[in-house]
Amino acid sequence: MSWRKEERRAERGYHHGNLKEALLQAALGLIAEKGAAGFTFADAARMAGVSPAAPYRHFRDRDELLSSIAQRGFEQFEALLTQAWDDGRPDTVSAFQRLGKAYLAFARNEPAFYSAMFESGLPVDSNATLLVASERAFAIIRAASERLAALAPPGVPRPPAMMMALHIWSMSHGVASLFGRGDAARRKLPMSPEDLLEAEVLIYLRGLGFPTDRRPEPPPVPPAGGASGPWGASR
Amino acid sequence: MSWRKEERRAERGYHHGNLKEALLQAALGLIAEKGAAGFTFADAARMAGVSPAAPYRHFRDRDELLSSIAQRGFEQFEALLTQAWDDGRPDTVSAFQRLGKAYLAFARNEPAFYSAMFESGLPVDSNATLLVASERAFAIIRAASERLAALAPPGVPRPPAMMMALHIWSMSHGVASLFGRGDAARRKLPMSPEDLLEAEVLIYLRGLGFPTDRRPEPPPVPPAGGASGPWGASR
DNA sequence: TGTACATCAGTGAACGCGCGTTCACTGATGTAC
DNA sequence: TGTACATCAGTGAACGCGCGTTCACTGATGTAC
Repeated sequence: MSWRKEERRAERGYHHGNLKEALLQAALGLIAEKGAAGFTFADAARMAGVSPAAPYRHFRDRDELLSSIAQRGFEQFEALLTQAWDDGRPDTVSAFQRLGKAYLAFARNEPAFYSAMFESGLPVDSNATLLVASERAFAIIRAASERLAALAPPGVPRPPAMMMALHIWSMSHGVASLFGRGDAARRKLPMSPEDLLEAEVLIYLRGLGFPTDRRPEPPPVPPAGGASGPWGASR
Repeated sequence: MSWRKEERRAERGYHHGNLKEALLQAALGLIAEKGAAGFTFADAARMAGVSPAAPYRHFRDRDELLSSIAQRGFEQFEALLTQAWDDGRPDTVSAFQRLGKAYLAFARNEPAFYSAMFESGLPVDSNATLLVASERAFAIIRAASERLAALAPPGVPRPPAMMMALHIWSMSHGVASLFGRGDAARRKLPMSPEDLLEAEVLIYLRGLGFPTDRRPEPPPVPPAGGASGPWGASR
């Protein structure tokens, strides 16, 4: 492939033109291949067809590149979740399920972003803008939970939306990181991660007293009358 | 600390006596400190006070050491879960909750093992005995789910135990890996990971139609009569 | 009980390697006049 | 429209470092007789 490098070099001339972007893409590829741990500043440079010193014009060090990726990942993640949620259309519960599917789809289709975001070991609060990006993504789940909580049937205590959101997030993340990645040597499952998560969320919602009748199924569970939530009084 | 090394060396003489064990312990310490990715064969040797060539008497390479750790981790994990489950005493639901707590306790108290087991990126099926150890640990959750499923109240369809087990596992793993680790820079929570997971599991179980009345609370939710489970027919 | 010898666990020096980082440099680009 | 100059992005050579791995070796231990 060295001709490739030459060709690139020839094509682009002395200046790369868009090295920052190229480095991000290269790193993304490398992370997807070898995991967030096994990617190297020098490797990224090599892949972008540029000398090992060049990246220093754009990133202070490896960590800054990595957290740029994580940040961009959170932004794309947020966009995807926003789109999936679609402001709760056509109905809150099914939009909620789409959210879960979108979560898994992201983990599956963008394993490199997902690693950088959740498994790279970089401290979330090292970088303020990274933290913000991460919070904005979570805010979508939070907002969806809020909307869903507000729909609690009469007689059912309204669950704290924050807690719901954390529950949904942990289910999604759990399924995604245990079963939802492309990498060959994964645990075998009797069903797809998507179905697994969908069932999990539906059972959970039913446990909160929500009717989960949009599924092609027999009569919905009648809301449990008057019992308070299992985490204590609602607020 | 070089006197320490000398002292050790003086104490033990030419032969270490228990180097294999010492290397495992050293690696465990290093992983806890810097994560599974940032631990080094040479580092482990140094920490055990031994030349960098010595570890090769006991492990083919870094990966073999790492997977030994993962294996041992799964064994301890299994032991802990078995103890927590305590064969379903005093009652199935509370034993089930203890299982969840034990899961989190393990992730919190043994972050190095947990990393090696779930985040080290070593293919689960690379090593047959590792795979077995991992499956034996999961089998505890599976067995507990089986027992719980068998207790489904009359009129409630019996949920597939395998699916239940996978759901519980994903919740536990999700909470543990998002919120349950010691490492300083973690996300802030309005409640403890333990409480978060406990509530999550309880709501889930209620969603399956189980009474969750062992909590200090008002009247239990009456089992939802006759509705089939949200994942379709029971089997 | 003592001696000879085989086996084993750890030594220490050496190697090649790739990484991160620095440095003075140079080619390209844009802008002021 | 052309020229001089400042700025900028990338070069390539060099460095020190620590890692993984190998090798012939040697000190310690155990065992046969």
